[in-house]
Amino acid sequence: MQGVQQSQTTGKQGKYRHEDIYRSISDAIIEHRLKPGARLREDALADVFSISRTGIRKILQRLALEQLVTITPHRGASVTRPSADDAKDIFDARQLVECGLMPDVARCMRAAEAAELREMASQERQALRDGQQSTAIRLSADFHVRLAQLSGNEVLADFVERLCSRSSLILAVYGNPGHLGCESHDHDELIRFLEKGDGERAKAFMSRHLKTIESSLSIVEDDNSTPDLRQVFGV
Amino acid sequence: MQGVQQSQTTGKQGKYRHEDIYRSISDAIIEHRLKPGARLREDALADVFSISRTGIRKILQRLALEQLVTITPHRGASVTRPSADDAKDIFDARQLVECGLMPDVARCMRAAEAAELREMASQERQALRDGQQSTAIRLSADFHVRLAQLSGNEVLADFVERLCSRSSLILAVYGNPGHLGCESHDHDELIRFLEKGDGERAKAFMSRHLKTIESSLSIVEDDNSTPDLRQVFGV
DNA sequence: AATATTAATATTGTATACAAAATTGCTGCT
DNA sequence: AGCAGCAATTTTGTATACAATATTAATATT
Repeated sequence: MQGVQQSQTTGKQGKYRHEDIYRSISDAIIEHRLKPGARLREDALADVFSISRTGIRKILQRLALEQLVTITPHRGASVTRPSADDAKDIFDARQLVECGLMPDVARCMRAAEAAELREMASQERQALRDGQQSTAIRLSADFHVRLAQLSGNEVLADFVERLCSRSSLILAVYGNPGHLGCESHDHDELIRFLEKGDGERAKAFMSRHLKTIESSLSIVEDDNSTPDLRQVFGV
Repeated sequence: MQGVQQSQTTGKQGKYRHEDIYRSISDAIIEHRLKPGARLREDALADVFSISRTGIRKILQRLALEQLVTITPHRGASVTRPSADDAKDIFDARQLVECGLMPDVARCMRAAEAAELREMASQERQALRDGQQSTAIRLSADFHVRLAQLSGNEVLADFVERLCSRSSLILAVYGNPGHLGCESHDHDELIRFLEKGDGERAKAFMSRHLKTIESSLSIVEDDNSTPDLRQVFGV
């Protein structure tokens, strides 16, 4: 809702509109304001953002390529519901990449960057205190992404961004209420290791951190759209 | 050309057409039949594939998101010319991911998979012997992708696929003629390590393998479109 | 003769209109 | 009353038409 207002009131005509709308939808999904399974009708979206369906389709295509939404032919778009396998693969990927990046980050880390990260961690804690769960979830993802960016490798940073977005979906489906992904406490401790340039310890810490998040999930291979019924009733 | 014929003659109407066309263009880029910098006019492509511009645009969007083509506003699409920084980041990413995957691959490897990989390596050698450079380039990329798939992690396998596609572009820009990316000889030796289940040795070998490819490039930050002139003449 | 301004052309960006497909609700038949 | 077939509605898929913008060429002026 906020995003909508923003892009309508600011008189951005043309070039940046699409990017704004993309962010609005993307944020809504990452912040769990749009939950997995939610349908995203083209007409409705076009209406809300006062844009034609052509533009919305382009944006949905992009979101689909990033696996945040799923497009079923003749059925339309909906927020992706990650499978248990997806969850495992994504967290394994994060283990490999985010941990592997820690030594580089520790090497590139300067005082300014450490301060920036601390500020982010602080905002995250604040959001949690204020009960703004949605915001906290996104800030937590932002922290991990910013960390990856500090490695200096844009390609891997982009990949981590995608993984974090999808992790947010996983949390929405398999997460336990009240128990968010990251303990912001953890983030502060991680910054200390990085600041000291201790890449190896940061790596180990990140590994535990991710394992903690993953093991906090209750991954029960529950609902698939249709083949469900056959299994549920013993037919 | 072949791809075009294929999708025109087979009476695939509707759903699979787009995927076919996507592959045709994608292959043409990866195989260097479309070189970096080549313009991809929407009208021309729509004409060639006898489809409307709408469909072509969708495909170009996708290719742009995968960084195989670059879309400049009001200027259109062209095959991406990776920068030297891109090249570095991509090969660093491959080091991290592909090497990190080797232990998993070694663990999952069965006789059937080893045979399949050997067959691919053999085809690659054959293509090289026959002077079919384009085919060899793609087969080499295919080998690396298949390897990643054997790890069982789809997410990372997809990422490796993207990295390999972009690596092909890098080879087109910075590669020395006659000196292709992978020595197919290398691939066979790698399979042996994997077959023995020696993940660590495979990892080390892959690392050397990728380093060899990267160091075979002549990365000279040559041509940027416009700011060139100022630097060339000592103004 | 050189440059600046303007017009023409080519190409992309956007919206709308039409066609195809699938789901949903209704009606009639058993 | 229940099921099957059919029609109507909803929603996506595709193409075409129009508008905006950038590039190129030509002309006029200094």
